[in-house]
Amino acid sequence: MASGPGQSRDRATIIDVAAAAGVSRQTVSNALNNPDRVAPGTLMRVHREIERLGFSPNAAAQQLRRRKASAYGFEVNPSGAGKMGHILDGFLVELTVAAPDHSCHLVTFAPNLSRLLDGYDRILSTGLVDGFVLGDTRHDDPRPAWLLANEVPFVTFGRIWDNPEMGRWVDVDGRAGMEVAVEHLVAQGYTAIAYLGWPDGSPVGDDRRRGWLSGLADAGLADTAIAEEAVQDLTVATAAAERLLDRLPSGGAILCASDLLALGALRAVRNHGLEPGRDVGVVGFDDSDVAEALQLTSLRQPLQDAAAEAWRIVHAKGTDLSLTALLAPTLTVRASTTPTPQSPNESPTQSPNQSPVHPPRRPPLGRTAYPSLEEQQ
Amino acid sequence: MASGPGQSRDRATIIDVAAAAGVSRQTVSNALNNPDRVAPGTLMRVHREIERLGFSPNAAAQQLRRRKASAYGFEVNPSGAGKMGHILDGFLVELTVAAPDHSCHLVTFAPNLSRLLDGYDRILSTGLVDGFVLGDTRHDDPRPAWLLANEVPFVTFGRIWDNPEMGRWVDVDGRAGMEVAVEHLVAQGYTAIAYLGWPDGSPVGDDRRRGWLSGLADAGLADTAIAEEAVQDLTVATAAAERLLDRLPSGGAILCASDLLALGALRAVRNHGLEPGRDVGVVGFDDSDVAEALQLTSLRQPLQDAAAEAWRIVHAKGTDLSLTALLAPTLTVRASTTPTPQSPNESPTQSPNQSPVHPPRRPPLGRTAYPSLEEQQ
DNA sequence: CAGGCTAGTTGGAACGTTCAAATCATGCCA
DNA sequence: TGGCATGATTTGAACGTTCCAACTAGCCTG
Repeated sequence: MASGPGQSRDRATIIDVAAAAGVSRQTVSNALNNPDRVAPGTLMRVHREIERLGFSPNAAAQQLRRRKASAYGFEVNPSGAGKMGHILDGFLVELTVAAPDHSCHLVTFAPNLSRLLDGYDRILSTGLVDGFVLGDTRHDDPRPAWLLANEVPFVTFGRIWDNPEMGRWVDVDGRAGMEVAVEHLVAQGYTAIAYLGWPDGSPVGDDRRRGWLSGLADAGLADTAIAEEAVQDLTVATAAAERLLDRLPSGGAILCASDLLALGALRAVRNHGLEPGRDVGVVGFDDSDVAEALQLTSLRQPLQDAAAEAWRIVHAKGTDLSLTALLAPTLTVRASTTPTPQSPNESPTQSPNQSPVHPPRRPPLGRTAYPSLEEQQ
Repeated sequence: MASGPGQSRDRATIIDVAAAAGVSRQTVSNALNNPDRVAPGTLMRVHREIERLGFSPNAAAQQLRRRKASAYGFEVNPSGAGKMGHILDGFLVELTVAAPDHSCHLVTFAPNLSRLLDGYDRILSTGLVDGFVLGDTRHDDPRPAWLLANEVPFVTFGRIWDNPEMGRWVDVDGRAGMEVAVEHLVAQGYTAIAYLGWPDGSPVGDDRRRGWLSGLADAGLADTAIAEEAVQDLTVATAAAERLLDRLPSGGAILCASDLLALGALRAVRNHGLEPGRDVGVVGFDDSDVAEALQLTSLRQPLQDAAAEAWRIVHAKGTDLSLTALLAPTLTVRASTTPTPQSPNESPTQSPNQSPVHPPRRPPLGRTAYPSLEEQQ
């Protein structure tokens, strides 16, 4: 217990480096922040000492002097974590991965449920963060307006449908994704493409439905348009899919607004004694773990790109409301839209800019720790 | 654009409060950090001014002076986020929710994959965090030893099986969970309880298997012990479950090491023309979203308790290696272990200390934003 | 009534960095 | 050679808080 816990081990400061390199502290600071102001020889000497002493500038001192935390808040919500297609977990990861490129970091916080903005105000007023990434948007969401009024930098993941004027969002183009899915289904030889979606009135659902319709029109299949509605519940979805199958001609496919609805469709198909893919195509949305497990073709949100765009927007100076990014999802093709049996390898159309560290087929389990343990033993 | 972005709006400082209350800055500091040293009347006056001016102490200044960030690093890994049963997402959320109780916060960071410890060293040497919560543990994990050697506070989620002496972990008692599951199955009237687990050699898998065996012994059913093995893959699991079903007497049940294996078991049961629950009981592990969707009885990890214990351990002074917490999972009972059909409402044995904000049945979708939109419209 | 003790309060200093302005060579041109 | 711009470097001050030691007034004790 030489030095006790905490950051007590006395780390080298900028002054130690300065003394070692025989310059003043400001020159060391300049060597790091404004290298062009420092003579080449000096620069080299300083950097050698920085290396030798293992110096890293103290974040708190920088924050204090610069009056800027270089940190952004990310609200995590207990109600959705780990749930099927809870895309936010992945978004948070990609934001974290990309954060060092913008020399900043993320601080998680939980919302104050009774007074929503309080949580934001508290973490902001301590100067712990400079702004926020809003991982979701609610109906009548008070946050964007509040943040704008207080000139707090932010970006939202998901369009602010309530108010089209409100920029500063990143979103995935569900409509374009659906069009790609229709195109794929047609190319695979399916001759009629039905739609299993959510009831009218949800902006995202309506957007996806429009994509289906325009995809059909582009393919000259507008006359095959039949659809059913279901809320996000497996039993309801299965029943709706059953009704759809009764009307769907042979050689048809079902395009679904979510992986859960697609799961219902898969069940209905099997209940009819049919084989997904061979007899009826099924496509889901979000490329969740379930989609992978059940060999369900699904649209994958380009989270890595979304994270990069989010950083770009949140860092933009001023309160420019025209900063938006609409990204196209990519289709992960699996057996559920492959009429002829094929080896179940990875999708050929998978996003090329996927994280390179993503192993091709790492079976996840109860806890990530253990698959790797098994595999290594 | 009066003041530009960032934390530029001039916030009240401790000196403003001091002036307003007619005391010195140190007295204001004492009022917040050592109220017992301040006279009651003064204390009230100071607090009134704090309230009136909306003062919050600047985090960076505190960190700098106290030489302590009150922040902990949490490594997020791109390879697992959002995957089935990727329990870490939920753990991160619960840690975040509990963080304010310990007046600290979490900073996420991504690992340096080539030189694992570099990422830890960097974030630590800037003083951005005081320690770490290791969300997973790998085989031959170098991190605990390194952190100990450097006297960095930490806690791991998951026992360090490689080295039983290495304390400072929180974990879920898979063995006890399995015993509870066996007890439940017996109570439901299942007369033989088979096991579908991972191949020998994974500590977690072996632990769960032992729980099954001791549960059987307690129930006097040791002679019914039959088991099959499968890696974490749906096709393999289904095949293994098929073999198991060939040997399983009528009125039996299958206890599985994971929800994915249980998913395979469900498929095998249906392939045999049987009905899960009514004909064959099936139990999974992790209570993932899939378990909920498929009405699969499953063991749920007590993440909220785990988070509380983790904070307790990481905050403990010194390098005491005896700090551990082993928590029992709870069983969420669904149709897959209910022989007689019943209304598909929530489990009666669900964890009582579940987050109160968790709505009883909020169907999550592609993005959390939109179900709420639908529901509200 | 000197001396000491306690509760309450205060001012100086420090945490480690960057901003802003000052200093100091150096070279160029008139 | 004096004046002046230029580049490189240094010094003083500040960011907002807490640690530490000092100070005061009041009260008790011998």
